[in-house]
Amino acid sequence: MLRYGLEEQKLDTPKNTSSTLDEGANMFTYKLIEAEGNGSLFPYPEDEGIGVEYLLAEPKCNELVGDVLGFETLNPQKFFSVGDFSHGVENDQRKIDGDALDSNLTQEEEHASLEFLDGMLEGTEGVLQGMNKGPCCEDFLLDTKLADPVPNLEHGPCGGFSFGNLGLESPSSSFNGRDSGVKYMYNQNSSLHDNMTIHGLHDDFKNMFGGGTSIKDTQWLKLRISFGLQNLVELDNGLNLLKQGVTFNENEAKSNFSSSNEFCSSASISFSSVVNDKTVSGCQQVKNDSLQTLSSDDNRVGFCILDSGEKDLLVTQKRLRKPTRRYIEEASEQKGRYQSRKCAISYKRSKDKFPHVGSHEQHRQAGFGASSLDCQQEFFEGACIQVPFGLPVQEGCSKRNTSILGCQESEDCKDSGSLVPNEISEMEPFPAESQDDMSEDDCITIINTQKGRSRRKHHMLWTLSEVMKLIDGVSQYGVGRWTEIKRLLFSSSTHRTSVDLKDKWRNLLRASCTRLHNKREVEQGRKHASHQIPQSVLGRVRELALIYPYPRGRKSKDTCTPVVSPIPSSTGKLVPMSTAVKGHGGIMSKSFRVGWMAERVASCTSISSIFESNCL
DNA sequence: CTTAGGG
DNA sequence: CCCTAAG
Repeated sequence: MLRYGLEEQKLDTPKNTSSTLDEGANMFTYKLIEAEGNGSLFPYPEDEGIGVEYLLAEPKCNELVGDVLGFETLNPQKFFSVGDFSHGVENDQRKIDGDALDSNLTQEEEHASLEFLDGMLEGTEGVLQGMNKGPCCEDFLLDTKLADPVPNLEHGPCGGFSFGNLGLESPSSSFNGRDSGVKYMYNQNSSLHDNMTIHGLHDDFKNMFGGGTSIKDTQWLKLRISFGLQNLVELDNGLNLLKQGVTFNENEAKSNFSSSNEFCSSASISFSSVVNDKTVSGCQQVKNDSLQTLSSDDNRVGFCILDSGEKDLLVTQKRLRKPTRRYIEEASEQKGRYQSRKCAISYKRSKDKFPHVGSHEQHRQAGFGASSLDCQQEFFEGACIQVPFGLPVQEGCSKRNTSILGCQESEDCKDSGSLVPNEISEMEPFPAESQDDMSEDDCITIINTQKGRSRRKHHMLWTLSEVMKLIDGVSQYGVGRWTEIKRLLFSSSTHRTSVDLKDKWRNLLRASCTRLHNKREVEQGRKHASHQIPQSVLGRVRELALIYPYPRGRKSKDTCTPVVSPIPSSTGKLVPMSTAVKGHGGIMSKSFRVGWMAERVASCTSISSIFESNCL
């Protein structure tokens, strides 16, 4: 038998151990200030471990600190808590937490342990109902100070209650006939234990808890069996106590009961663990009544066992078990895996988190940031798939999504966030936007880049309505305001990006120019390119091209790229078209544009003449 | 990010 | 339509 005393060191400065325990789990430092007995299971027998600091989970939150079972008040005036660590503590770390105590357990055993504890807790819910959360450790300290110091107890296998005195084959029956004169002691170092085989322990376990266990850890089995026996002793004594009509006034209760929230649950757990046993299930009602009786005063519940009238403060505790480190790591690992997969799925959503390589870095390249590259490679493995071009359109895509998938897929899946490749390939082409009919010629091909990755080459023909919208946009906002045009006129056309508008306008300009330049040649050779665009529309493009010359900085090699405008300015000088436009700040007010246009028109015979001179 | 421009 | 440079 080993008893120890832990002195709380820093109650107000809990240590953050979120890395190993639950998030927000507060750990408190305790110093071992006293130890008795030859606890071979305890890393520091006798006084060797005195002064060693331990980390314990905050005891006031009903959290199980490792496998700390059975607290005894060794010196209630001095110790915060005492107890018996009976499972292997990591000697090196000298840290007590849910993981260290179970460090010897395999994963399977740990899960079984958790299930075991959960099962014991299940039966307590009903008992706990109606109980207010009691005071916590402060009250415990306060209360325990009123209690008399615990007299020295006999220790060792033969002292007090030990397994040798019990019929393990039928523990409950052994207890039933007992009186309350049993000292509350349990001993994991019992010679009986040491000599018992795994099978014997399993049998005892089954007898104790009504179910078998696959756990082969003898220490664990001993611990649980001991705990179960302890509960039986407590129950037995408690029931005898109640049957004897023992009543408590408040002061007595305070002096004898260590009332704390934990103790509420611990007592209940102790009950339930026995209640769950079929052999004593008949006592449930009695126990519930007893609990109610005990909790009648300010909801404080304790469990007291009087030993031959002697006022021994006997406190049992069983706290909720914290997940072990391995358990947490497994969970986090799975979570990580999930998130990793999620990265491959919705990496586009986190594009803003990618570090900007540089101001000149392309947004598409940024989409291939290092953090997402692996995922994307996985994403696009084996990319020779035919993917329908159209995808459902979402309105209100304020920001252009920039990924290698291109605007269309990116924007279309912006809300789903979980768009996986399969879903992409399985998606049906969406009908063209309501006001446009342009889906019949849609096609998409997969091409491979030099880098080995594949990208999709979209080819969506521009419809006349789109062209008209573009022309309207250019006439309204000017050339170069592609983003604005896109936002205001093509907000519903998610597949048309501002770059697309720019490209289309350039193509329109080129088409209109070349047609004017060599009408027959154009009609023969490029009839397919612009046969859908009426001449009237091209004429309007030409008009706008005069107002908003584009592209700027035309090169002479182009057929319609005169560098200098032939139109004389008001000063009589030849002003480069680009300069003239840029000098107006890119976009001109409508009134100014009208005036500017009128000026130009006035100096020329016709708009077409201006244009033709431009395209010469 | 937006635009211009080459391919 | 893609890609890059430039601002």
